[in-house]
Amino acid sequence: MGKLQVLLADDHAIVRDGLKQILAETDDLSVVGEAANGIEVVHMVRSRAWDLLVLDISMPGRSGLDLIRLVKDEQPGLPILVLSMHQEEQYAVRALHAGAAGYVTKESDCELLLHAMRRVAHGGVYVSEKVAELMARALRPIGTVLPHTLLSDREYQVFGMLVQGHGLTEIATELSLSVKTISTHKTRILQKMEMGNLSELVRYAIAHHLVDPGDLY
Amino acid sequence: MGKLQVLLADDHAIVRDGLKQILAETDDLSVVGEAANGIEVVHMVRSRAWDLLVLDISMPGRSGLDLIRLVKDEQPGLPILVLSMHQEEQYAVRALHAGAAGYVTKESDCELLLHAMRRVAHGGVYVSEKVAELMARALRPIGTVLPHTLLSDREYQVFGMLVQGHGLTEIATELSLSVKTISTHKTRILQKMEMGNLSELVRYAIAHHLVDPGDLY
DNA sequence: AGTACCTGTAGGAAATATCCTAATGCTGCG
DNA sequence: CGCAGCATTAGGATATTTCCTACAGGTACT
Repeated sequence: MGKLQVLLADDHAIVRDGLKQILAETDDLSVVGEAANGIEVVHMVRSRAWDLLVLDISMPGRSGLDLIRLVKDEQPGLPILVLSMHQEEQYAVRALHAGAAGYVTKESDCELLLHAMRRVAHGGVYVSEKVAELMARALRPIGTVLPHTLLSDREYQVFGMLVQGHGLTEIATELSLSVKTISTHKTRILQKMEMGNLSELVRYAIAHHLVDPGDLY
Repeated sequence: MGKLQVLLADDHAIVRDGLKQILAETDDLSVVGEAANGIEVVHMVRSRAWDLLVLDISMPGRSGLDLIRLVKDEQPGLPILVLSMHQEEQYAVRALHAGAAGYVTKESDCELLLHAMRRVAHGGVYVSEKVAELMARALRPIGTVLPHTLLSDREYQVFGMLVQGHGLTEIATELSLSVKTISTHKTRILQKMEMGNLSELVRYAIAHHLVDPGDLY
């Protein structure tokens, strides 16, 4: 009777099936609905009341983080536990910021998962120690200021050239500056944008239409 | 006890647990061993005889494709079913080429998975229609060859790591190779893809959904 | 059975980029 | 005014990456 009504959202049917089996063994949790993509999640969330949403943020379609925000927007009271295959805890912090109440990777064993589910379903929060540490460090409102607006003029200029594919030496020549200078700018850019490498910078630039994706076909 | 002895290799404990539950419900399949990484797979394969190896090729460490070859090298008779989370069917073709007897994505439902497992375990081959179609197309290149399909396995692997933002030294360490080797691969990748820098590579990868654009907000 | 090409692997030398540090000038604020 | 803080600029020492070259094993075509 008092079973918690769980909505399971994961694009991997096998993972869903497996989880259903696992939850079927418990006496307090029951999978009442499933969703294989973001659109279904939204539908299901609207269709009835749930005690818990277990969400795989690597689902196709819209960004998983957007989805969290969307769901939270509609049902602020619905607890969300993120189940991710990314070991990169980078996502954890972002997910929690976006409104999730817990974050578990698929590397975890199912004991841990069940523990996290119960906790989150009862209004609690679940984060692993590793993630907690990361949060403490990265506590910053993301949705408010877009990082690239923090760049100074020079930095923004260099940023643009970098994501376009120019090397430091090239940029230095172009701007009649020392390579060291450009390197310093690059370091500051990465720092301000909280990124670690050029690849992320390029992806960011594309996501924000700051660079022509090019006709690479 | 004619149950088929299955070795389950997947780095996600939750996925393994789920699959075990599912197989426990059948009367002809039983999970007798598990492996969470490539090294364990090799150990387990050597330790005893198996009827089937279910392998997640996105496992960390050695390339999944290499692992297939390695296992096939030791136990040519052991059927391998690849269970992948990559929707990119790029891997399917490569996996089958490397010696796998079947390829199932985690998007499949468990009926399909069981069917594939039985088939492969009994010496058969399983490919989904989608994969079959891709194979047909891959075998018969029609004028429009996407440049990244020209990459060798190793090159493709390095390509993936590069666009994900890993540096050469990092990749070299990860793969236990010389940095020079990785550098050579990178040079060849850029050459084959007719590109001049990492930025273009990243843009290409995003355009072709070969990399997670990431939730960079 | 030969040869030509591709793949995977590196070494040494050279180019490029980073790390740490710091000087200069500018701007805003008490 | 004076100082704190950011922007812009580099130097020296280091680290990383590239360039050019090479060699061995495989495949494929002749």
